[in-house]
Amino acid sequence: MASQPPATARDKPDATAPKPLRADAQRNRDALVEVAAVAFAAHGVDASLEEIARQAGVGIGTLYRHFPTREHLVEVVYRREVESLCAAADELALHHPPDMALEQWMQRFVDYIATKRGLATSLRILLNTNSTLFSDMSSRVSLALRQLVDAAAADGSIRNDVDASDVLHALGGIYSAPDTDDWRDRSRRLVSLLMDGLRFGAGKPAKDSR
Amino acid sequence: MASQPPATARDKPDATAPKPLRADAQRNRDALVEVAAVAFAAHGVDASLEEIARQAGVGIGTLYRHFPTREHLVEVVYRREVESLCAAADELALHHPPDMALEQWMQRFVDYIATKRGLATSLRILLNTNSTLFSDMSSRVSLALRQLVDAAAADGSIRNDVDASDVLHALGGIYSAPDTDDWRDRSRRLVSLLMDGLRFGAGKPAKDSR
DNA sequence: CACTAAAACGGAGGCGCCTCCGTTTACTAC
DNA sequence: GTAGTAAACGGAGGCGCCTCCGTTTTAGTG
Repeated sequence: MASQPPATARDKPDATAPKPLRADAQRNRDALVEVAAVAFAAHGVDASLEEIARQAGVGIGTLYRHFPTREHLVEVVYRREVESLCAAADELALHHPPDMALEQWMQRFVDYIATKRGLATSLRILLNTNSTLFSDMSSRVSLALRQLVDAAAADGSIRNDVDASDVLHALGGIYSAPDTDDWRDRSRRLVSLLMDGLRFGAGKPAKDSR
Repeated sequence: MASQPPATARDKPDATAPKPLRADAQRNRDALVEVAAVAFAAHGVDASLEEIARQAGVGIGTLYRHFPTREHLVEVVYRREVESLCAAADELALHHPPDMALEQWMQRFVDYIATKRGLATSLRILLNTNSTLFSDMSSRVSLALRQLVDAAAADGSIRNDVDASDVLHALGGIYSAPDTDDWRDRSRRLVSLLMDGLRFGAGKPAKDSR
């Protein structure tokens, strides 16, 4: 995780990015990712790249210079979204009691998966092809989840005999559930149920008295 | 819907094929598959469909009517090739002693895989997506192999304490071996070795005296 | 500032995909 | 044979992909 370049700490200190990148280039790149995120959500991973370039106000050539293949672009967008999902964990932890933070985050997780639902097969292919991507993302997610679970357990608002990985496993069922139209509702109920189970027998009863 | 065809029961009673297909249509379809097989072997599954249509002497529209997507065409070609590979088993069994038939068939299997090597990832995706295709094909192949193995075992030219599925499993290693440039030679040696193992301790010694 | 090299831009062009629909062809019934 | 009709044909057209290269912009340097 060391930041090698003098880097004013504004860049990701990732294994990638030995490139300061010129100002206009950075601007265009950001615009492309932004637009692509919307486009992929709306039209699936097959959204027209030319249309994305157009909406981002750049030429198609620029898009291809930044992202040599469609998959490159998809991957960057995907990483960014997972990142923001995980960042939301910190955010929620700051503004809510631990158990509520956990519950809301899981609901958000459901929403997130919901948008990715249609892309399931495409994403699966991408994740198969690029296995580091998969392990990166899943470890990132489980880290975020673990912090929420541990905090809630420490706080006594959920029981402390469950591991974060168990919770993740429970959520895993959501992803593989069949794609019925009441999928979202059922998933939300599943999360509520899970939280009830987690609160049951906790040191500290839920906010409700007694 | 339409008048049920009087069907002289000549067709496969499969879920597919309720279609007699007009003469010219059949001709064009065959031509397309023929040309496609060559094209896919030469340029991979991304071969130009327009080029295939052109070489088959039909319009691009005709190609798309017969095969709505590229995958349809690939699948048909793939099925046909596996079929012919398996048919070769019967052929070999008729003209060679059982152990030689088995050995030659396995060598042929290696050759076949070799041509599919470059397509590995594309094919893997296709087989993942279409799981019936996979099970159809692998059961077809293992049936052909089983007949050869059983015949050779019955004949006494190979030992009779091995199961066809063991042999298939051994061949499986070929498919997953890394793609070095001496791949083919190593695979052929592997088959020879395997045959030696199979002949060892057989009831009837190899043609060589003793 | 003025100048310059390097970096980035962007869109035209060539190709492939796929749809749509007017034309042609093979079968059937007289 | 002839006529009728559903099936099949085939290619033009519209769109997206991606490359290539002349033009523009940026970030240094004196």
